[in-house]
Amino acid sequence: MVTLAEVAQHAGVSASTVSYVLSGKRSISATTRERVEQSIRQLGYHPNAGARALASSRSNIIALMIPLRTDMYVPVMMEIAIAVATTARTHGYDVLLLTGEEGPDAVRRVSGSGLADAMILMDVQLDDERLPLLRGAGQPSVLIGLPADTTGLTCVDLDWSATGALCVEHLATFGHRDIAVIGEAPAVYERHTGFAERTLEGLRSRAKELGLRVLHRPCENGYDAMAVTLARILDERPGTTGFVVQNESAVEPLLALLRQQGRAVPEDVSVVAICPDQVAVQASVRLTSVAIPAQEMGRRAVEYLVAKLDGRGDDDIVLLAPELTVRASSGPAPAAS
Amino acid sequence: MVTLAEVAQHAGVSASTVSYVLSGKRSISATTRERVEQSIRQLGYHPNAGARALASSRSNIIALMIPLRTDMYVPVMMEIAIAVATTARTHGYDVLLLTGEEGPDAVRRVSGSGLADAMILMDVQLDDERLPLLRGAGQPSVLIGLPADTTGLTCVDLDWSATGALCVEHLATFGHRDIAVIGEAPAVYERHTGFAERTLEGLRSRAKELGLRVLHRPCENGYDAMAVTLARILDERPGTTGFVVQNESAVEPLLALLRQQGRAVPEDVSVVAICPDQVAVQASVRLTSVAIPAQEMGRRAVEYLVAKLDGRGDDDIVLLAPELTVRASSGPAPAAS
DNA sequence: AAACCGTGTCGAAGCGCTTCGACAACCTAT
DNA sequence: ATAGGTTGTCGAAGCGCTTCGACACGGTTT
Repeated sequence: MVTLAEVAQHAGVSASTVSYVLSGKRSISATTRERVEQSIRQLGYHPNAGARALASSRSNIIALMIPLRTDMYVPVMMEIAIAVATTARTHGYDVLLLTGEEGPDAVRRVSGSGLADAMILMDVQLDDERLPLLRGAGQPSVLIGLPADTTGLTCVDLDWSATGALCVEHLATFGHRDIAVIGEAPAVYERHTGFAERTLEGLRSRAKELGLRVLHRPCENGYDAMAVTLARILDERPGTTGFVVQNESAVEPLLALLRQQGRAVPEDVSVVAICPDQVAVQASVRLTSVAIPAQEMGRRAVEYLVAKLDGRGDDDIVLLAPELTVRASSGPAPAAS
Repeated sequence: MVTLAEVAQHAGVSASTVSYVLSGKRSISATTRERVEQSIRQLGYHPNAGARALASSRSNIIALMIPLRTDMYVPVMMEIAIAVATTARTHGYDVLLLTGEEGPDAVRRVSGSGLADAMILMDVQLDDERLPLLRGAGQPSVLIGLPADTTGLTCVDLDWSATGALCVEHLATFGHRDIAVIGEAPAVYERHTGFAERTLEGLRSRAKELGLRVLHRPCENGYDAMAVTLARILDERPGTTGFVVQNESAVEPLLALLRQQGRAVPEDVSVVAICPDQVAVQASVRLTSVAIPAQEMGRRAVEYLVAKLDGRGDDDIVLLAPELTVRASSGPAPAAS
């Protein structure tokens, strides 16, 4: 393993000079810099991460805590994770992957050991037990998600409440009066995941203003669960003509079932999905949808974190405005029969 | 930040004693150990990762390189990543997330800087450019996937060749003679991803032995691409009654299209999927499938790596035997018309 | 009673880097 | 010519830990 000292010797300068060439924290003459850089290349030198972390108390690592559960939005989580990793690299950081499993202990462990300089938390619950550890001056952190109390926190999230409202507005514009919301699995609501509850709340309050009726049903993944859920909905509200789907893996089953029952999309019923664009365009009917900007969220989270670590940037709540794209799954409500 | 020295002082022992309590590398009397452990708890001590890495030249970090592309098997990748992270923790390791983007440079960087003690590589191509760096005594590593030349490497993978063979055998048993294989996106084949090519090769050679005809078509994700692909297949081989699908996101579109064309599954055509069990049971027809044991692969990879790091364990190729589960999507071929 | 051994503890060195203060060399302003 | 300021480089301290050799102590063995 090549060390700083060896590079210094090879270049005929002192170790500190090499260090300054690397960090740029003091001015170095062009000729010296040149010489040092050449030695670095020739010897294939890579600074030792541990030594660097010890001396500078900076690990250049960002911890990313992803949910262990895979009962929702797997591709979204994946996309966020990849965006985080990619963006972090452009700022000179690496990413440590933590699962939600360890919970608050992971936060303690990582911040206590200086393993990471900062953390990004996903799958934040409204009243998340990890939050007290992050508030105030502890570990610099950014949440992807929005807890109930955001004091002292930085959050990046889609504006789910506005997303819900947007979906229902779109359906209202087309004259739909009876709306069914097909949600995530019950477990997602039970653990008070912010995005699910907020979407519903935004949707309901806008629906009320617009005088629409809303029926919400959580739905497990899979075709069979969707079949049962749909049957119940149509039983309870036979006049339902608008569907809002917030559950990626329910989309295709829903479309198949509607087709099977002779309900044409979008002639008889309209469907608005809340999902990544990729899913919307690959479905059997190109879906009118509100996009989940996973990459954007991951990227922003890292950028806020890097700003904090550089001493710029403040606590802040960033809610991305939802965008609805009209595709082939929504249209005017059929004339009342 | 609490340091070792502070713990030592608090417990009235020397720093080295505390270190030995922590590592268990020398015997410590029960009373001393007790006292030290209590001080650790009281002070909330966490060893500093950088210092530890520097002194011991061990970071206790495993790097996991995941593909940047998301054109295939996203849930599988995710599941593997989570299994790796979880298993690593049970052995006292953390996981560093690298994207394939940096390619061989990432390998050099990580091993050169001592950031990680070992690496796990996913999405290995048959002739992967990262391999030369891993061969021999360099960085301890495990591949999830099987390159063309495995000398000096440790690999964990599903036996894809046997998987292909198994699919075709199952269809043969039911009397199907004309088999269509719906594969991953063309890009996956173009970059010579081992699993795709091996599956095909295993399937073809077994088909030949059994006297079956095979038509293979790569397929982009999404409904429209599947529609085009299916039309071409049925045009070229109208007598096709057996389908093998190795592309998660093509499964549901295929079923929908078959239904739409009045071809009943499994009465008229049989479908065998290669996908995680979860996908198979959630599809609109419960799918006969060969499972992709994602968790198992992630877990095994970590365990092999840990064994290597502990000085146990050798280079080895582990091919997991495929298991086919018969569900509702396959049955006897219809009598020839 | 001497020589010996195992057990438990300590002190000190050192891992490879960053960073601070010192200072030589040169340049500009007096 | 001299004081004052820059600029570029160096030496040394120290980050918090691991680990090696040393050694004190009590228990065996001769």
